[in-house]
Amino acid sequence: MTLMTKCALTPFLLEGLTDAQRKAVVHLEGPLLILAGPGSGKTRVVTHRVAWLLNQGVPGHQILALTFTNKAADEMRGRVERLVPDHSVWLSTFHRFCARLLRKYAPFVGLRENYTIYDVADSNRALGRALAKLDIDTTPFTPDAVAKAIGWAKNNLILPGQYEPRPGHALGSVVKRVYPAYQAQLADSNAADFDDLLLHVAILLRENPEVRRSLDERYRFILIDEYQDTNLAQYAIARALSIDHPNLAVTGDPDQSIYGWRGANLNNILEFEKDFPNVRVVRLERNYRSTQRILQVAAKLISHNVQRKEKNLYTENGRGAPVRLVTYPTQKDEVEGIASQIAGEIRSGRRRPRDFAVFYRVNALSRGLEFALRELGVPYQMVHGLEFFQRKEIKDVLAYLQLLNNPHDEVALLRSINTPARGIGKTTLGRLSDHAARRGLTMLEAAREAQQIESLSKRSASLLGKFVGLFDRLSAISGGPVEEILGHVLAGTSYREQLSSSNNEEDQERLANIEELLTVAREFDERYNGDGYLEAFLEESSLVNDTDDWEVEVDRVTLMTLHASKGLEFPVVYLMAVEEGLLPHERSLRQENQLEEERRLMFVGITRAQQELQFSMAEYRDFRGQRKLTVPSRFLMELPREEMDLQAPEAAEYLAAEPALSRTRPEPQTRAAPAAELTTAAELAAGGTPSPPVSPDVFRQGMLVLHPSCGLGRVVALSGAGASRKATVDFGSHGGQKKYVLSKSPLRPVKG
DNA sequence: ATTGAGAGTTTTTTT
DNA sequence: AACTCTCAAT
Repeated sequence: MTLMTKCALTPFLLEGLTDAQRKAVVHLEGPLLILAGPGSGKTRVVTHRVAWLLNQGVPGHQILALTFTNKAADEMRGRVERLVPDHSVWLSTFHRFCARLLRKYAPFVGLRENYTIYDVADSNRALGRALAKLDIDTTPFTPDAVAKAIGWAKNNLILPGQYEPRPGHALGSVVKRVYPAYQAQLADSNAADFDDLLLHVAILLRENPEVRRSLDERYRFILIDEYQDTNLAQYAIARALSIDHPNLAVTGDPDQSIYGWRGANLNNILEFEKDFPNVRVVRLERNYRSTQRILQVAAKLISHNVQRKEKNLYTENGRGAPVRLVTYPTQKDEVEGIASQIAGEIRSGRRRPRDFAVFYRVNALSRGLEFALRELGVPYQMVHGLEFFQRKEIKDVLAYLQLLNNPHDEVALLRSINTPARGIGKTTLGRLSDHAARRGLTMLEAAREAQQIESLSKRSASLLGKFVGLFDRLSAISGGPVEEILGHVLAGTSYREQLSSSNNEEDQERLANIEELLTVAREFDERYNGDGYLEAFLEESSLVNDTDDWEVEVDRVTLMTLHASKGLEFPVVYLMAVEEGLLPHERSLRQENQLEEERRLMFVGITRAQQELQFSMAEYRDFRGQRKLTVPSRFLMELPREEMDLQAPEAAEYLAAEPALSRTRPEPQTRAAPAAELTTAAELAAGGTPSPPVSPDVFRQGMLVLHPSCGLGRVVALSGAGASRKATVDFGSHGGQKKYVLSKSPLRPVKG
């Protein structure tokens, strides 16, 4: 029995695994569903499983492991590498896998192998072009809304011809016309947007049985991480590759589904057992990551979701420190508070920078934090901050590369043809475009015969001729290393020259970014071996958009969005700006299921923490240039008080307790109510410091209030007036609803 | 054709 | 606040 002997040879792969984990690792053939709670060693199971398969003699090229983010893919690749140094397992994101597959099968879906992958900005331009050509007026809808609707359709495998709007849905009828035009624009440009990568592959597999069969045969063992985040297109792909060889292993946790907005369909995981009969289900519920208190807080929060499968998370870890909730007066105090706490811990030698992570709901919140950390000299790394490949100067230069690689690419042509400015303006381009359309040429081909286009002035024609000349010169060397091509582009366009001759600080920064791009290209050239540097480089740069790729090894504080935090863990986690409108985000308040997704998002954030966790909020936050009074997140009311420590830094207490004195400090400008009437969440922290009585009339329906013993609640009903005014307050899961005579109660409004 | 001022708009999250 | 778009002046 070869299997037995191999087991004996490879005990290290199973060492230290629990029964459940081991079952998942050694499961060989047939569908496998791993329901893995946070911190349950899922990645360990998946990587060990890959290693196990390899050790069982499965050839590496028959194994396909798919993730959602590059970060997860990198992490997994590294860990598999450590277990089995030289393997040939295909491990990447879904999108990258599809991009790769499409190179080979491009003609099947109406593309050529050198097709361009459009990022969001490119796609928007393409959509703009399509709208312009159709002469469609999308008002009152933003192009953004149209783009989103098209994306939704693609994620749900609805082809341009099949799109049917819901009756009476005005946006839908616009989309019905625009979607085919947009898709035609992409096809003419030999380009695919992100959603196309999935859509094309799904359709390819659906409509070409031989292709499907051969790929099914090729990828016999498939692993999909974060299965709860798959959308219909991804589902179809996974399914199609697992018919003859249904060795599909998926891992996921419905409670960590946070990509509903991208078309993720929770049913894919909830109904996996129905889709694949004879599925083996393994539950990983023991948490190895967090303290009991952190886990309690997470469990309590997520228990408020209705749409979920009950799960029994537990840990043998110690109880740990209480989870902190800190309220700061302003967002500046918040980021400074967090930064100085971190700096203090580092200075005292108790922690290292890499032990910390700060999470926030929206990228915009990172700014202040970065500033505060820099002030204190705390090293940090930001994940997906200002994305390098989205910068104007980078996109400008890359547009040339895109055009060289794919001369049909209209977006690239329009971007590069007059960047830097060379006198080819709107009018000229309009005429060029007309001519191209009439003759069925690409715009580049049209530019090539500019001399013969009557509508063009001599000057315009000659300028276009110059551009074509530049293109041809660059084209002659476009087979070489990317750094070299880039060098020629920069020289030929004098892009670099222009920047370096400028004294503008911004231009200097751009110049530095260009230099950085050259470095990226050089590194790519060194790493890459094979033909078609350019194509591969472009693929990579459009699918991997963070150059400052996040590394665990680097000793820095990590800053990132809650979404980006999935799959990671840190000894100390800060979750900032836990306020209504931000978490839950205001755009998700409409629908209950979106609200639940926000709750899951917070759940994900909480469960990243190993030892310490701090929530924070600011009483005032600047939003679109305006300072606004905040409202604590409703989620805070759903947390178990007994596991928490509510506190405020000195400044907040001071501000709350001594409103008269607070005038000496910079007073927030838009105070909505006299300070004396406000109980700040600082007092909530102070644990019931008596505050001055307030008039019963300040209470309003829906207002957040604080009770010294019951905690935070919300006014659900009011009656009477003056001294006899009564309020019903809902304290959520802790205390339920209680009634008070306001003039005799210790209730205080938390916010105006 | 280009530039710059002023108006108007925006921000959820990722590939 | 920061960014994009529009329109008028150059």
